[in-house]
Amino acid sequence: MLAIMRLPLRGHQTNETAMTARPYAAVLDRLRKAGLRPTRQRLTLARLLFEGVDRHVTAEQLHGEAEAAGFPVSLATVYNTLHQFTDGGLLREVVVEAGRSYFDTNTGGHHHFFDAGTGALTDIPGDDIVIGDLPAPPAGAEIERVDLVIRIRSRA
Amino acid sequence: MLAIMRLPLRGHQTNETAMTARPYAAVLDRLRKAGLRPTRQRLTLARLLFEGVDRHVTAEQLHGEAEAAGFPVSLATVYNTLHQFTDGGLLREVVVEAGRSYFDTNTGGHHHFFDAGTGALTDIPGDDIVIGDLPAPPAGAEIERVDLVIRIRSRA
DNA sequence: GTGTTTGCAAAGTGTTTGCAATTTA
DNA sequence: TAAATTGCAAACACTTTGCAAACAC
Repeated sequence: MLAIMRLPLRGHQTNETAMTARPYAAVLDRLRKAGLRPTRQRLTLARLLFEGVDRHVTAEQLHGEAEAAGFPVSLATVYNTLHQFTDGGLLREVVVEAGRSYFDTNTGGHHHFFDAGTGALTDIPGDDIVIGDLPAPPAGAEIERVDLVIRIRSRA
Repeated sequence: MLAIMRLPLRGHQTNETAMTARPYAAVLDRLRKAGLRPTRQRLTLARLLFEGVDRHVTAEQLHGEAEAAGFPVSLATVYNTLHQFTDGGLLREVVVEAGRSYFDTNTGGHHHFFDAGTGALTDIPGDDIVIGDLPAPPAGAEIERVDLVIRIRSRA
């Protein structure tokens, strides 16, 4: 329903390319380091997510991709896996729309453009925006991270 | 379920105070200016929202308050009204959690602390954080607004 | 009167959960 | 074989919608 913009970083490695039989030791290693058993389902999803360029996905979308790639995974497992990857630091959840979760393969500090009209989510490199001193958090709390979203609107 | 933090701004005018029979011409005027007929339901919700200090509410919460105040409004109408108020510039929707919408009576430029553990949402005045030059938006788009959320975690 | 608004109940969306069957180490 | 993982279907929380009755101007 919503189009999630692929990030035009370096090159255009497609997921077809990513899902060929070439070695995927890197992805396997990432799972192990996150303490997750490399099951068929998790490997499928990890390859779809991490073997191409950085991207943003919804659960629904990733579910469709796994199916299209010929390795169907149940939607419940996609949700579970996305959360396990997020807990393991492999993904970052981006909240821009109530009622839909986006997961970002770029876990480094960076920001986003979000167009509510089209649903497109685009990365902004961390050092493209300078944020001054942050105010002290309420007593007893510590800052976990700072999310900055620039909401944009496409001109008709 | 989630506690939405009241903002400790100036004084502590309770909603009980707000719902007494004192004149509410200001609220009535706000509705008219937003092009909304001042129906009983809209007046009830507007008084709950705007006659106290600035605050954040969910639909569910506001629905409960109207009921407690003795002016029940159906939940569907609360949702519709919150969106009409938002469209009319009387409220601002804050997205911090997928699956729940928060509405902020403070429509000026400002930021938020959000504690996902407690659900507490707290305002940060706009000029407490300096944001440097923004990057140019993608071609054909214009910047609508910038949302900055500092995610915090209460120390156990 | 005429168009707007309301409330209800039903439908919708995206997400999570319980649990038996399967898979991994 | 013991523990972790999966898939299904049902349950969930929140939100939106269709439509007849009630209301504002």
